[in-house]
Amino acid sequence: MREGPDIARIASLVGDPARANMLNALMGGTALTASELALEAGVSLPTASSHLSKLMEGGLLTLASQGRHRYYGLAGPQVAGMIEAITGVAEAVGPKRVRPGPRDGAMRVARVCYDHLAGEQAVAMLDRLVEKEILLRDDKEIRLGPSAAPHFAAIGIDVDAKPRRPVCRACLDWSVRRSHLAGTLGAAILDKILAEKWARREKDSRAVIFSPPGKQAFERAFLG
Amino acid sequence: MREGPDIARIASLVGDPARANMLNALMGGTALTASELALEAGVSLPTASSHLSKLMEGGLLTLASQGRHRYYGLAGPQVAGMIEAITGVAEAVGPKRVRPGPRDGAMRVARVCYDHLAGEQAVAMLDRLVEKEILLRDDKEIRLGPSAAPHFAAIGIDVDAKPRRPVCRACLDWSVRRSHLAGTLGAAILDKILAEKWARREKDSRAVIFSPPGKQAFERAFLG
DNA sequence: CGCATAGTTCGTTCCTCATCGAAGCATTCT
DNA sequence: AGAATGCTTCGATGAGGAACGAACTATGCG
Repeated sequence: MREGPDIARIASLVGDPARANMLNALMGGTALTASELALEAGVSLPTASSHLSKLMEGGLLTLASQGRHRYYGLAGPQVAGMIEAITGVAEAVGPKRVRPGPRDGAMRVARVCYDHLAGEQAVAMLDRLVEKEILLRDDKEIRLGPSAAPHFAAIGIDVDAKPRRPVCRACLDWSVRRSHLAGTLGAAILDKILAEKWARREKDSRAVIFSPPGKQAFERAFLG
Repeated sequence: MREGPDIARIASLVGDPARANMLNALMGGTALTASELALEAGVSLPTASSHLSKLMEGGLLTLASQGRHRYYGLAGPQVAGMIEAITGVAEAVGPKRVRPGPRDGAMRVARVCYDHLAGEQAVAMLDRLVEKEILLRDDKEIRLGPSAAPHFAAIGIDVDAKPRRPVCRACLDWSVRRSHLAGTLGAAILDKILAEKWARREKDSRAVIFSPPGKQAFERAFLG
């Protein structure tokens, strides 16, 4: 009967299918409007609105009003991490899908996780960066190595820019069960990938599809 | 509407207060009987039984029948990790408790996480073991260093024993947000701590309280 | 065998909460 | 101003599911 934090409250927020779909959609990292989320969840606008206010009250979402649009986004990396953890369990215990489906395959290879890249490619990238000692990880925390600034500057990423959020963070990958790179650097790299059009985002999905030349360019830049 | 794994299903299982209490109790690592869990959750036996079968069906629990007792336990480290992740969010967004309460303080310092030690002490221990290169971590994975076997053998822990489960694993700590040591080695160390009576388990809680001499002995053995 | 303990199953009651239509605000466009 | 869009609030409906008591099954003890 002793309870620390009210875990049931949070879990029940995620426990409704409509809300789970919304959160899942927001794992894409881009904030979405109420009507987009209603569509995503397959419910009417009033219903969605009700769900959204509950999620807000629960502290799982942030709201940015712009004119007559209201953009909802995940409250932070910790919430995203929780969703990934639940996804991992659901994946593990869930009924093995008969056929993995092409989109699932693509999701495994590369997908957006909140604001950075996840999946096999992202895990491989972090491995390689650590191996080349551009990044250092003693503990869970990842730090910049001495050669990090010039290395990323050459690709057009400024690692000295923003002090607000940690530059590097490890984020556990549900498909591979190993870490990939989050933090502002992780976000900047995803921006770079999309800006250079090395890859495109699958419509209405978190999957990230690399074009053949884009994949080569990515590997040259980060795995080379 | 596209869903990968059914995250709502899993989350809603945790989303009921009675079930959440049960899972929380099982985070202590020891398997419990149905009646103990009923007491823990504050519900009647039939109600508890119903919840337990739902958790079983959802794949979150394992069952070991021994005579007329049925011992329920968490299905695995991944489930435990998910609970910790949800706890972390609940902790972060939850109404800031007016006073942290002594037990919460103790929980921060040292507690049981499934089958190993968590909390500030556990995080410090892992840091120190890595620093002394008794353990090595390149990636998320932790490996034994060359001096690991003799070092642990001197304390009475055989690291070569059991091949079933990974010897070392990193587990994210909700109170400190950094990793502590899980896996068979983590479990063996907790066993050692309790066997040597360096610390005792707080009744009906996950908190682990070190005695002053016990704390010294622990630090000599693992932080020295 | 008979009795006690441990758990599950059944049936009923009750209440929460998800859902939507209609109406109400707010903002932008013309 | 008036019309159109984006979203929230209100009210009514309905279904799912959490709860318990009573009856049933299974194991252990004498």
